[in-house]
Parts: sequence; C-alpha cells; structure tokens
Amino acid sequence: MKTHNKRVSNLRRIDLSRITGCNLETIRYYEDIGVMPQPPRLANGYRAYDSVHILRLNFIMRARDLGFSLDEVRDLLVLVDGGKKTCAEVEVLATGHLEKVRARIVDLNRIEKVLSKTVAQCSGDRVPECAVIDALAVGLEENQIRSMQINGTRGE
Amino acid sequence: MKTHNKRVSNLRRIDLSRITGCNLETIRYYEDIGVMPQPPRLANGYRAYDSVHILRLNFIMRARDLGFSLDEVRDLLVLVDGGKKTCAEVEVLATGHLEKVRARIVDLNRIEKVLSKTVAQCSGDRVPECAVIDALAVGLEENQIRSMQINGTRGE
DNA sequence: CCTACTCTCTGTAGTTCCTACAGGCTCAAG
DNA sequence: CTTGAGCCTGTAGGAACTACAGAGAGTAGG
Repeated sequence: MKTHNKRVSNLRRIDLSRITGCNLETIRYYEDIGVMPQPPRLANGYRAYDSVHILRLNFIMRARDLGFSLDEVRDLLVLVDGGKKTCAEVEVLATGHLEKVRARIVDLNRIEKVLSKTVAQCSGDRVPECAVIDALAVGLEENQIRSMQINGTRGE
Repeated sequence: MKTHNKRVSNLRRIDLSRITGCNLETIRYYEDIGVMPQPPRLANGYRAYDSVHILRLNFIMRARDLGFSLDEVRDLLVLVDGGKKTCAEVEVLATGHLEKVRARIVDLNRIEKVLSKTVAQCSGDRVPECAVIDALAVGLEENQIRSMQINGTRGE
C-alpha cells in the first residue's frame, strides 16, 4: 500500500503518535515486546517511521480496542503478514478468534440494550430505582437460586 | 430480593466463586479494595456469604463487563446502596458508555464479517491474501495520508 | 484414629498492558 | 546562543487481577 506520489518517511515518534492517536510511550513498548517492528534509525539515533508503521500501529490499536490481547494481536499479525503459515493453520487461528468475536458481539448487544434503556429511563432529577440494577442483576435466575440452596445449607 | 422460603447463607468462598463464575482470589481482592463488603465470619474464621453477596458480585461483574472501571463501579454501588446520585448523573455515565459500546459493536461486526470470510476462503493449503488487515486498516483515510505528507517530509 | 483431600486463611509476588518520569542528548527557531 | 520541543534509555508506578506459599480446619474413607 503506497501513497500516490511521495513516499511518507522519516516520521518521528511524536508524528506517529499524533497520526495514530497512540500514546508516545506505548509505541516504544510495542517495539520492546515485538508487536511493532524496530524501526530504522537516523544517524542521530532517532527512530524513523513510515507509512508501514502507521498501518501496523493502526491495526494493533484497533485490534486492542476490539478486545484482543497482545498475544492474540501477535497471532493476527502473523496471519496478516502472511506467507508463513499454511491455510489450515490460519483457519484454526481465525476460527478461534471468530468465536470470541461473535461472543463479544452478543455480549455487547445485550449491554447496548441495557444502557440505552437506562438512558431512556433516566430523565429528570429523580433518583432512580435505577434500571441498571435490575438489568445487571439478571443472570441470577432460577437455576442459580437452586444451586445456592443446594450448596448453601451447610455449616449451619 | 429473597429466596422463596429458605434463607441462603453460609456460603463458602468457593461456592460464591462457582455460583457467580468469579475467580476465587478476585473475590478477596474486591473485599480488600472495598467494592465487596467484608462478609461475616464463622467461628473458624471462614467467610460466610449469602444471597446479598451473590447479587452484589453479580452486579460488579456485569458492570465490569459493561466496561465500567472499578472506580465507576464504586460510584454505581453508592447509587445502588444509597440513592445519593441523581438520575441525571447516572444518565451522563451511561450515555458515555453507550457510545463506546456502539462503536465497538460496529467494529466487531466488521471484523466478524472479515474473519468469517477469511475462514471460508481458507481451504486447502493455499495461503490467503488476508482481508483482515484491510478491515482493521480502515480509518486510515485521505486526511491521514495528507497529514503524513505534511509532517512526514522532514529530517531527510 | 489416621490419612488424604479439599477448602480455608493470610500475605505477598507475579502478570498484563500500559503510562510516566528522570537524566541526558539533539536540533531548529528566535 | 539560549530556549523549547523532541529524542534517547532505563526504570518505576498503576489498574485489575491472578497465583503461590505455608499453615490451619473440615470431612470422608479405611
């Protein structure tokens, strides 16, 4: 992926930081742990980034934001960099992540519903019998109550 | 909220852990930092939990799952316990999270699409031109490219 | 009663993922 | 030539867990 005519290069760390929105120190941290490549250095020792680094950092940040751990990001990057793994290996990786992603979507949709309902009900200065409480108490259903009674009546 | 006839009490820590799915040590941690109350102790010094603790821990876990920090959870608990906060305050909190949650759902749906497509394409020993990077690289658009060129042509 | 096993207690240390600071160097602008 | 911004490195701190060590208690089987 190239820019149209002029090569983007010799970005300083703060440039990369500002372009991506990533914390300055975090960039170095990502290099230390190996999810970002060690960039070439100028004569003065300064790191010199280019558009490749922007893309990669963007990728990492989005993946992190989506809830992937750095280890998982590492996996994704192997997959992204391509060529190294066979398709079968990639499939296993991707399938695993896909399951997690789908589970997260389910969770988030549930959360979204709860929050939007909460916001809708929260109006005025009334101190609420807040819907948050009820909403968050769900998941404590009959089977749980039952298991409480089974396990709970000991030691007394 | 009471169980029907029999009071649930004298649960051990491991019971609470199993009922809620919360890590054993995390329960103690929550007590240490004060988001969970210190439970009464039996003669032998063992913690004795009851249904109140289950509800509270469920609440905390779900709030954490919603993306609330432990500090925010503390706020929510004050609200739950005392009715000290107004509905307007709750609304501000919930609205902020709602935005984040919705953005994440959008992102996750996109990556879900990409991953499932990747998995579908991954058959045999062929190594794919993985589409994942394209999906996560979005957000790097014209304005960013432009700012790269503005800031990027120095030091060389 | 003895043994084995599970669970309890406490304190403390380790993990993940950053984030900040200190102390010193470089470099471009005024 | 000073000033300010930014660079370098190493290291420390913080949030939210998570695990481990060492010792005690409770229960079940032989």
